[in-house]
Amino acid sequence: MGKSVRKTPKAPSRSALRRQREREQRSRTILDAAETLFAEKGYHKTSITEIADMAEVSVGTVYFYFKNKDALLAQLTEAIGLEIRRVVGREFQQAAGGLSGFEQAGLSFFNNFCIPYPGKVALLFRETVGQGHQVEARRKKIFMQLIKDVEGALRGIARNQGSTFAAAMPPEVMAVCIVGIYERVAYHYLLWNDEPKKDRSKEIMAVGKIAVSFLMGGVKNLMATMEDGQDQSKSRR
Amino acid sequence: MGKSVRKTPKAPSRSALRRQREREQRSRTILDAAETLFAEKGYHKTSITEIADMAEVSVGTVYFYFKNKDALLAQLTEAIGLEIRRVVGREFQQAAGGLSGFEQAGLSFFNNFCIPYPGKVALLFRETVGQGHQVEARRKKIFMQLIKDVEGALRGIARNQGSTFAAAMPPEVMAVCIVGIYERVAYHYLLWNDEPKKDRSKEIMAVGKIAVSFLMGGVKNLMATMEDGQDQSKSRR
Amino acid sequence: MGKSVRKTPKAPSRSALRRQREREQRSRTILDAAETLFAEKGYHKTSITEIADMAEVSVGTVYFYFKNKDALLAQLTEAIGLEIRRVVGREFQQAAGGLSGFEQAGLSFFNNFCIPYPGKVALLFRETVGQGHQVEARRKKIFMQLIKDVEGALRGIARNQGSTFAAAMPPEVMAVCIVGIYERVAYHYLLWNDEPKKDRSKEIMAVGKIAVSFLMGGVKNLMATMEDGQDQSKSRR
Amino acid sequence: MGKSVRKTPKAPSRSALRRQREREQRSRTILDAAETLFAEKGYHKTSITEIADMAEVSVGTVYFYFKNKDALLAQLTEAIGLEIRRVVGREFQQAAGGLSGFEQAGLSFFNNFCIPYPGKVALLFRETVGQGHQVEARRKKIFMQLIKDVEGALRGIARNQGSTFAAAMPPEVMAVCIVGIYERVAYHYLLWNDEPKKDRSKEIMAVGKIAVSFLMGGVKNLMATMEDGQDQSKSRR
DNA sequence: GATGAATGAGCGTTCATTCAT
DNA sequence: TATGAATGAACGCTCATTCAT
Repeated sequence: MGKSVRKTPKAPSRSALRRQREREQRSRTILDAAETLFAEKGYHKTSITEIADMAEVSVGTVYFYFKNKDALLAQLTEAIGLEIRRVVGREFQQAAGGLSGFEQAGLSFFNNFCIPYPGKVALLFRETVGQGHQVEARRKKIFMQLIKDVEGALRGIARNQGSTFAAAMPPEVMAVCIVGIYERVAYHYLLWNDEPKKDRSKEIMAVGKIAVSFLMGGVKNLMATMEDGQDQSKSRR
Repeated sequence: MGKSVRKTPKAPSRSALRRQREREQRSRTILDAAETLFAEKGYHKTSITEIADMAEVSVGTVYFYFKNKDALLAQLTEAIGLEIRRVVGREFQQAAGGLSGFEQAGLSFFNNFCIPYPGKVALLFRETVGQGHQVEARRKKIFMQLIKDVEGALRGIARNQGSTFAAAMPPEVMAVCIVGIYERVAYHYLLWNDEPKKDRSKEIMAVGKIAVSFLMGGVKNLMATMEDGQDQSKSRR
Repeated sequence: MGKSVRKTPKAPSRSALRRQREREQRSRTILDAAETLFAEKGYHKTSITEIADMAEVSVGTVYFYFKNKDALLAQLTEAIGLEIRRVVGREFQQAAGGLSGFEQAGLSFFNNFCIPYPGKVALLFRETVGQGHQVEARRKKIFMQLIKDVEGALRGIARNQGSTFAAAMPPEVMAVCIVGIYERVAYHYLLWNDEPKKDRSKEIMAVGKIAVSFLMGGVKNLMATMEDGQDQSKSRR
Repeated sequence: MGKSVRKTPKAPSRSALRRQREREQRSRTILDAAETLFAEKGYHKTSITEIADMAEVSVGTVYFYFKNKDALLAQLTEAIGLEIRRVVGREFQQAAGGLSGFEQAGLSFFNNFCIPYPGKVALLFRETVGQGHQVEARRKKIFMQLIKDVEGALRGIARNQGSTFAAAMPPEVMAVCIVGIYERVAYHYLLWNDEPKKDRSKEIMAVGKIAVSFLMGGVKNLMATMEDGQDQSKSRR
């Protein structure tokens, strides 16, 4: 912690900068190796030695950068949480009352998260499940955020349509439902196929579209229900 | 109850029957212990010794009844699959075209499966995830069946309403979405709460109702979309 | 913990008895191997594998009988504590006011503990030192008991001589001194010699006698001091 | 204080001197950190990294000044040996036949070594024990010197009193006894208390006085024994 | 001189599984 | 059938030490 006497409060030297860069490089390499192996073989069946081998470093180096195996998974999970929010979470937040914005965000989940990062999907939805309390807590946090984002978007839509949610129809539950749809559809079509290597982007996009249509139906329906009875037909048109 | 010590008390057939009964008893006891421990501590953190202790048998006995630890989880999972189908699967199958039957089946999932068997929920949705290919295969099979059941129900509804699904709106995807909703809602409200011991039946029932409402909206909406514009109001009534 | 249904509350069967015996045998073998290796190579430099090898069992077996490496040392230390008390502690306790009994107990330490069990001396006075709080606590307990024993004997002697200790001359400190003498003399002449294998019994016995004479001098002197003032000057001259 | 950055500020000899000073400074800082940590956490549980951190240098720097971890402990032990001899050893040597000088030296051990340097006590009497042959050899050397010092003092006293030691009462053994007393009394009252932070100087001084009285008794008694036969009976009464 | 990232041998420990009784 | 002691491969992790910069 305590560094030795600082001689110059100047900018870090070039070599220090390079070091810094190399440090982050290494960290990334290890993280990437871990992500790949966790997604492929599963968290438990992947040993630190394997990760070190794939990252072309020694076991000790892995432990120099990460406190322990759990921390590796933690950082990976955290990063996925960030990524998923970057891609869809904020989009939900900023849907700002528009149904089409909400729809876009949903499609974005499939097109801009699942398709480019199938490994992250496997990690978040499969490998971080059933791994003990610590990991679960992190997973919960990410899901909670996501749900909050979706919920916020739903509230925006309702506000936009000049209605509030009935107490009996809390948007939180709807948000949970929606997140559930995204999760399982991604899982089902991305992770449960017999040729894991085959490119599935086309299929995912198509399926994603359908899933979004489906849930939009649910959303619109509840919206309608909330407004009043006669408006239903209108909102359906 | 008594141990298998008394030799040939009377008719061989009876003793054979008793043996048979005791066998199943033992098997059940072990299975129950495993289910409890897996749900509480997680699959990996539960050792065979712990299971044997809780079931009040020796380690060897566990291995006499079950090939290995995986087989235990397998049988448990299989049983849950059976149970879930018994409770909701067949109900979906037999919804026989009625929207209300479909709705009932959904509610049944929460009321007759999640509430009485929270341990089974934890097992199927948490502990069997991320545990390697074998377990995953079994999980997939169960989900596939469930999805098929839901899908069948959806087709029945469509048939009943005198329409088929458009190619672009395959009921399979809808079924996947619906299963996803059930899964995540159960997980969220049953497994992610800070007081795991507290009775959550009331809350689950309420939340379940909302979730079902939500997905029914999606279903009806897609139905409507498929048929034509004017029928919508009808199907809504 | 929970055993299965007890069929007969009778005496354990012969095979069960044999098992029991074998169990204790194994435990002893492992303990002996550990004691030997700890005394020879030191606690830290001895690996579980080495202990297992010397005891001709597998690593797992060591862990079947002992929770961990620390527990091994713990049990060993505890046993030494028992042994040392058996040999000298109780003798001190039962010295019952006699100076010669006290003297005998001291000689017994060298003749009946150090000489037959040099390994135990190495363990208690060398290998259990500087090994962390847990081990230290156990060491402290044993020393405290020993000191209490010696202290009790001193009080007995004082009582016997019709005098009490002055507040400024607490027998506890004297007891600590005496234990210190025993410890270092044993250490010095048993553990600090260049030919560790050579039989040192003769030397130890002789040296022990001198050490005991020395400390008896201290004891008598303080006793005298306590009795009356005029004797002091005499004994000081 | 300043880092070695300024190049040739003036005369080369001065800079060389400064360098030399800084070198020793660094070495001291590291040594101090090591002593503190070894005494607090124990030798084994202290890592080089921790020492480097506390000394506010890098790991490499520690290895620049010290060949390895063992060398650190070695130098520390050596320094303690020097210190202890400086404080009490030479005092023993120079007691020059006086009983009171001998007594003074004993008190000095508690007052001028134990009280000001409890960390050194922990190191010499606890942390350097049970750490393998090398460390033990150094420990032995220090103890041997100390014992020689005490022995010399004893011989001086005897000489002074106009008598020699009987062959059966070698002063070496007495010296070993005396060192044992000092060691264990310091250990007991300094290291074995439940509030390690509390200032114990008062208690140590008092206890030290008693311990010294005790051993002086032993010494005088043996002296008496050596002088003539008739005195024996007196002192025994 | 000083740095700190990199190493890798070695450790303690776990636990599913086997098998003689 | 039932037992439970025995196994040993495999794991996560530590840390003294090195060396390119």
